[in-house]
Amino acid sequence: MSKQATPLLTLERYLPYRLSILSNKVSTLVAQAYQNKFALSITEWRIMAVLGEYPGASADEISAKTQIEKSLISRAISKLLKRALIERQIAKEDKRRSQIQLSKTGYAVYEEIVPLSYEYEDTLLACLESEEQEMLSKLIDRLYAHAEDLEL
Amino acid sequence: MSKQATPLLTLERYLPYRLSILSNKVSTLVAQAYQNKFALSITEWRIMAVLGEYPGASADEISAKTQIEKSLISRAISKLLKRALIERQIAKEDKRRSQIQLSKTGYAVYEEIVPLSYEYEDTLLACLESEEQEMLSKLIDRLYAHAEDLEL
DNA sequence: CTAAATTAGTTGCTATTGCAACTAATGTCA
DNA sequence: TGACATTAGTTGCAATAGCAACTAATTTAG
Repeated sequence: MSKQATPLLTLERYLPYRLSILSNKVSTLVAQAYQNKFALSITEWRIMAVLGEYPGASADEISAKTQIEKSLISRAISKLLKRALIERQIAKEDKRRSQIQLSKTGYAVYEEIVPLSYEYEDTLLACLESEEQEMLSKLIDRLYAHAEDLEL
Repeated sequence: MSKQATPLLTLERYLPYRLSILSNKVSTLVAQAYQNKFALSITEWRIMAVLGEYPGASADEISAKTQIEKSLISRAISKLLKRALIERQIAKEDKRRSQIQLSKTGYAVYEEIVPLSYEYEDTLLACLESEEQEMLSKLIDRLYAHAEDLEL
């Protein structure tokens, strides 16, 4: 007569769960900061961040870089255009593709946010030694690469 | 004349961003698995997971344990009741509070999912050595504890 | 060269989220 | 005791997400 062990799952120790609540917490914190100070959503800010690095990027390129659905990108771009934080023209070589850059105002905002973002990152990571930060960074990269070609 | 460095933010190297896309990837993977095999959302499964550990928990307690908004909990509970995976009665000492347990069917499903969940976790973490897994776990805990009492 | 397939971007629709208002029950304190 | 505050849970509503259909432009193959 074998004793059947009761299967049990402790959510607090389950990694996918903990990863999700940590990420959620961090996102909410950062989102509130951007929202309060610049009236920008995370999506909007990420678009601007990509454009700071890659001026002239297309909506599709932005979608690829940010990993945000192209419909969300499209709507966020509309908002940013209305607020004149970005500018857009159609590419001459391919009239489907758009070329987007930060406007002058947009770039000014960008320049203001970038150092603040680094500050937030530092504040978040302040609880870890610098070797631990690097370790975390590497573990995240490896996990992500692994998760990408996975099916459950 | 000091040269002004151009501020730049590389999204791919920004921790809050990477954390969020990793978590998103993992959640999506796991969610699809539960959805395909048991027609359960992550929220629904988490509720059942809490009830497996704490039979008789109230909606509020479930909300606290899962960190899921109480309105979402309320709606998910309705669905689980309709599918008869859980049972609910009102507490005698406090008629506002409900006491919820897995039904017999619910418990059977629970027993089926728990080992599968551990399997998923193992699969996800297969790319890390066991010391690395522990390291990751500790780093996540510390980061979360730190983020909890933070304002940006 | 032209029909079919692909690609960029927009829009429509539905489901999910999350805040806030609300109801009912309980607790507090003068 | 009785007004006021608090708590558990539900529901309404507005914002967001994400899939899929659609238009227009371009590419590919026969």
